[in-house]
Amino acid sequence: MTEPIEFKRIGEGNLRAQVYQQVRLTIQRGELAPGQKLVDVDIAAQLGISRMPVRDALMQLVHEGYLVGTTRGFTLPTLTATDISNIFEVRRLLEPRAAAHAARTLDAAGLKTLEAARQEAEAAAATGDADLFFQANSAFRNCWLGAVENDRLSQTIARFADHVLVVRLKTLSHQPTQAVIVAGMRALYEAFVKRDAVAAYDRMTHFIQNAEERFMKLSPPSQQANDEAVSIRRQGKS
Amino acid sequence: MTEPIEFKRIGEGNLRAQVYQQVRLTIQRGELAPGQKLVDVDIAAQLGISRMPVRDALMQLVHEGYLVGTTRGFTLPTLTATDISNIFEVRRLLEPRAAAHAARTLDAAGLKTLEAARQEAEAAAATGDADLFFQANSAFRNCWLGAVENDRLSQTIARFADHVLVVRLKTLSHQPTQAVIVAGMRALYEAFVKRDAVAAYDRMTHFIQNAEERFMKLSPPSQQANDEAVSIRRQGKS
DNA sequence: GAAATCAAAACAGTATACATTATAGACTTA
DNA sequence: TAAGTCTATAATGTATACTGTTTTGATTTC
Repeated sequence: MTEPIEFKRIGEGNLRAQVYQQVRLTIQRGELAPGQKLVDVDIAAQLGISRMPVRDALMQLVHEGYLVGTTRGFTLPTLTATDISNIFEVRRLLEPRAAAHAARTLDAAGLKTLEAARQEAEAAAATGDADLFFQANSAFRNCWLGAVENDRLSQTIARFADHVLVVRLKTLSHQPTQAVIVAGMRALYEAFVKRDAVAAYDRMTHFIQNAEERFMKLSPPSQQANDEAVSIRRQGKS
Repeated sequence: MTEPIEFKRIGEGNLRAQVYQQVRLTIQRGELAPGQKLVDVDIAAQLGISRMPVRDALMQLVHEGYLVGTTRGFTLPTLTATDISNIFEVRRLLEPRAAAHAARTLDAAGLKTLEAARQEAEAAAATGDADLFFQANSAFRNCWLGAVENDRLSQTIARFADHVLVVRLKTLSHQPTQAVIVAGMRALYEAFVKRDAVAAYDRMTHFIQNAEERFMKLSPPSQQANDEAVSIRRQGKS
């Protein structure tokens, strides 16, 4: 039931940072099955390094909410409906403001990147390429988020968005949802081009509300029963 | 220039958690001098344990922004004026909403605790007891924050508030500032008692704006020049 | 006396070995 | 057959040792 993920050392810096990057990317790309467990010693063996850097990286991901540590390996957290709505609440509070910032600070190069990502998403939605759509979506968000000059704001947003994104991966391949997202990206992009901070604020608000509604509509209401049992152990208040 | 901090093992759970708690409390209480460095091996020796749990705890604190890791031990981060204003921006976005939540969910016991903390702060301000004032302040905040049902929201707030609190420690002993804070606590408390979410929202907004203004007014504008040099190395985007 | 180079110490990073714990699965018993 | 207990094992937690790098300080030379 586990196994076939291949890790390789990427990026720069010390081993911990390399492993961290690699594992986080794997999670973000949805390549980690829900029940799958990550074991430090296995990954270490695969990379030809010792446990400690791997363990450090995994524990960092736990602290950031990307993983939960159990006594039996690290796995993806199983978010309850409440968790999801909590995360969306924080996003509703932060992202409109951040978008307004981006509307002021995005430069020509950034706008070009955004437009490219937007078109790519549109094309992916037309051809039904879920992976490409997902990638374009991430590129779009990373671009405008990178223009936000308040690092703590943008990093907090990125983290929370990642947390729900992992769960939303399947809903993103839903065709009507893709259409809604593409429309939202277009509206946002227009606000950015016009450097209209107010419009960016409003449209981001709308965008997130849409995302949450779509998610709640598509997500199986069955989950909630056994949610508590499965989930969080070592994730405690720390 | 370093040394005299005494650590002892507290709390429960594994060694890492115990060390984490202890060090974080030390930081939160302002018992760590700005230039002081924390070295894993020293703390480990003092506690009679090995480096690794201590190292884990310190790195967790780095990830959470409480410390920065340099090549020469862990120290407090030196926040620039921009950092401070970035943190306050996030707090302005989150805390009013959280206060509104608390106005709905605080129970009688919570209100009692709040009132006690408020009176304690008032007494401390009157007698000029800075430590007691600081404690009462923390108790007040922890209480209403604990009533917020969105854990991710309250934890994010707590973390950012802690970050600036470390820097604000000195401004909190400023008499006029204490008066402003006491007034703000009273206003907030009244909104909580009336279970008036809107009033809580507005008053928290006002409270934070006041706090930021007070800080900017009292903080030395000299710092900004050499800020970049001193600060963040290993704190990178990770 | 000042500047530059070199050496030693201090500390983080990494590796390996040992201890502890919780879970899964088997085995026993009712 | 089902329920409970016990044991073996898998995985984390902790300890110790070693490596590499950076900083500081001392010594030498100009």
